[in-house]
Amino acid sequence: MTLYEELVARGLIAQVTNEEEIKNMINEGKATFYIGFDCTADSLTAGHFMALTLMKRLQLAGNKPIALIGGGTTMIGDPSGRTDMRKMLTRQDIDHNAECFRRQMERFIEFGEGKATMVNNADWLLDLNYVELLREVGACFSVNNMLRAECYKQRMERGLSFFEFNYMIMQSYDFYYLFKNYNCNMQFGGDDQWSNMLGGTELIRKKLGADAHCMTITLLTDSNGKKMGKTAGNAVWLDPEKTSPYDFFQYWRNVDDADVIKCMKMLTFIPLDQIAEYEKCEGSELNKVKEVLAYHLTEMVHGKEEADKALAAARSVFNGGAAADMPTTELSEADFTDGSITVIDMLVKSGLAPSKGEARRLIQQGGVMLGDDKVTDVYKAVTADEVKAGVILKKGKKVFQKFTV
RNA sequence: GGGGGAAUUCCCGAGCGGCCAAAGGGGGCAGACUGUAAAUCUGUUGUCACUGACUUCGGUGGUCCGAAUCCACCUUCCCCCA
Repeated sequence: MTLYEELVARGLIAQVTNEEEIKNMINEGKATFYIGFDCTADSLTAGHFMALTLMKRLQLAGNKPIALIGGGTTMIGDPSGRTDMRKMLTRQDIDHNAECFRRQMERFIEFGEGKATMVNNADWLLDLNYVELLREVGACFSVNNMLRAECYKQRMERGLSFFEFNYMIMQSYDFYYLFKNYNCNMQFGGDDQWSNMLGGTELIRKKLGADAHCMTITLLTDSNGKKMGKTAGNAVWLDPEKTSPYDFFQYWRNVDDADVIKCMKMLTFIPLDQIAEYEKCEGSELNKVKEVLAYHLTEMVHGKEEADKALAAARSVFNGGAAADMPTTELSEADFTDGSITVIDMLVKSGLAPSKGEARRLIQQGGVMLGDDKVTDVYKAVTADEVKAGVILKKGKKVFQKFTV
């Protein structure tokens, strides 16, 4: 199976500019391609992860990846598909985020001589001169066409500032710049980037009379059509400080039945014929497949050791037992009043509940377990000795916390 | 530049000067049922010292016994005309 066939079989390809040429190019390892990452936060997310795995797949086939960190484009912020303007970040924040991105990417992709290249578009975008840019690049864009772009559709209803409108130009300029200076002949990105990417190929054609290509990756959505990689509006981060390996594992462990195989195809490197075997599973058997998915992804992102820990913790915890690697909260002597601490305080202290009111409610609704016993008394307290002997607090069925002094 | 409209809790969105911690929906959380899934049903969803008190309705002042609601100014956004 060729690389291109595999990408198709995994459901990764959404749109391409010229299928035949792209197919040959990447199958033969002739592509130098880039993917841009705007550093809007201080950690990559599960969404970026898919793009990184794609880079890896292409790299393994001999293609040359360029990871572009959007230190310059983040100064503007991509309005594609959004209903409101992004928060404007300061130069300092962006630089910090870019640095975080760089460190995380280095874990997945090999950079260096003859391998992958990393660039930051701040290096060329921030020095552009307005009038020169308008003359050199602006003349190549038709506002009429830009306004028709799908990615601005929502914004045409609620308002799009000129500031953000320029994002497409910046991204197009990136491609043009990389084409000229790095022989970059192809761009990859999420499917929501399609119009921005086409802007680049147009620019290259107009300025240089050359053909460049684009290919978009299917957005990872769940069976309801919502973007995956988010819980309650919060991203699933790759930074273990922001999303612990255990929580990361649990996120994938809990995906919808309908989405397991899709996630496995798109995100993991598990061979397709093996995935085909998993696909035969039905009903509750799928539950085991989720464990495989969660383990694989955790291993890729956090390493084998963390993946083993997360798996062990999850297994023991859901079988009613305690686990050494369970999320733990450390209490200090100061947390105890007269030698004991209330369950409410423990819930808040551990972050299981955001406020005492919510902690109280949880107990009242029967959602809190102390060891194997349901907590029924709102004023229930635990002594320091009991905590030292090892106490496990459960919120609902899936959230556990161990306590030590 | 001229004219009109809007800003409400996580989001959308209702809100007569007191009966407003603020309808309804979405989302979240918990309970039941399950397979750590989905669907469904139920409860809940500002904070705390929780039969009570306190802080919230873009910002700042003001009117009033009393303001999310009225007035002034400011900020931001939308729409129409140029």
